[in-house]
Amino acid sequence: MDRSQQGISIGDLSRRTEVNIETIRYYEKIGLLPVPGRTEGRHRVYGPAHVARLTFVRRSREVGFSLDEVRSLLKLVDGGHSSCSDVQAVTLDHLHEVRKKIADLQRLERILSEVSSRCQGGSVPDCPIVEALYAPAHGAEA
Amino acid sequence: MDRSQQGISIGDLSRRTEVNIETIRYYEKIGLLPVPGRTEGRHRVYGPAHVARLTFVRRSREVGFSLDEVRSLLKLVDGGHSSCSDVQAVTLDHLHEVRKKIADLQRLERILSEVSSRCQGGSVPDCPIVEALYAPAHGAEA
DNA sequence: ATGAGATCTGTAGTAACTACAGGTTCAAGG
DNA sequence: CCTTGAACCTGTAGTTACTACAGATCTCAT
Repeated sequence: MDRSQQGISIGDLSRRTEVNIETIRYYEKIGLLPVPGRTEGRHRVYGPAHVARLTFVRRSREVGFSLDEVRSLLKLVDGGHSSCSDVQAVTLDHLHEVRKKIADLQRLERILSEVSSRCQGGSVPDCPIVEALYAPAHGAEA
Repeated sequence: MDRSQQGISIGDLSRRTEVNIETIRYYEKIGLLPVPGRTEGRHRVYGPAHVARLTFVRRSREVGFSLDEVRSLLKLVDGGHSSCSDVQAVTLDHLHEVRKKIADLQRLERILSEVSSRCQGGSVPDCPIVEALYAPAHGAEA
C-alpha cells in the first residue's frame, strides 16, 4: 500500500476529524474503527471510509453517546437495512438519560446555591455550608 | 483497642453512613478518612469522629464535589479557623461547573430531540439521525 | 468448641481516554 | 544519496472514583 495514491496518514485523519491520534489508535484497538492498511514501514494508511466512520463516532460522542451506544448505532448502520426506528430508539433512550442528568444537576444547583447564599462571607465560626455537609441524611432524620 | 467500649465496626459505619465497605477502605487508603484503631485481630474500629467525617465526605459527593474538592473542603475545615469565605469560594466554583454542565446537556437535549423528531420511525432508507451523525462539523463546513 | 458471617489484604476491572518511553520511518533539503 | 527532524510505531501506565473478586483470618453467638 502506498500513501501517495489516495490514502492519508493518521496525522491527517486526526486533523480532518479533530480526533486525536492516540484516540484513533484506541478506537482501532477496541474495534470501533476498522483496521487500516499499512505502508512498507507499518505506518497506518486511511481512506475516505475511515474519515466518514470516525466522523460518525466523534459526532456521536459529541452528543453524549457512550462508546457502547456508538457501537450499537454502528451495528445498526452496518446492518445495511439501517432501520430508522431502531436508531431512533437508541437516540430516545439516550435522550431520557440526558434529561435525567439535567434534572439531577438542577437539583444540585438548587442545593448549592441555596446553601452558599446562607454564607455571609465573613469569618463566621460556624460555616453554614460546612454544617450542611455534616448533616447526616438528605433532609430526613430526626 | 476493644470494640465493646465505644468503637464500631466497618460494617456498622457502612450502614450508618450509607457508604459501602470497600469505599470506606478506599477513602482510608487515599487519606480522606483517618486511620482507625484496630482490634487484636486487626479489624478496624471506628469512633464518632469517623462517622462525622465520613458523613461529610458522602454529603459532599452527593452534591457533586470531586474527591479533590472534598479534600480541599476538609483541609479548610481542619484548618480550624474554618474560613467561611474560602469554603464558599470552593462551593461557588463548583456551582459554576454544575451550571456549565447543565447548559451543555440542555444543548445536547435540543439537538437530540430535534434530530430524533425528524425521524418518521418507518424503515426509511436514509435515516435523518444517521445522516446528522455523518455530517462533518457542528454546523460549519461548506 | 464450632461454624456462619464479617472482615482482612491485595489485585484487577470499569469508562474513555491521555501520556509517556524508547524505538522506527518518512519526506524534504542539501 | 544522505541527513535530519518531524511524524509515526508499540506497549505500558496513569487518570477518577470506585467495585469486585480471591483466598485467608477473625468474631461472636450458640
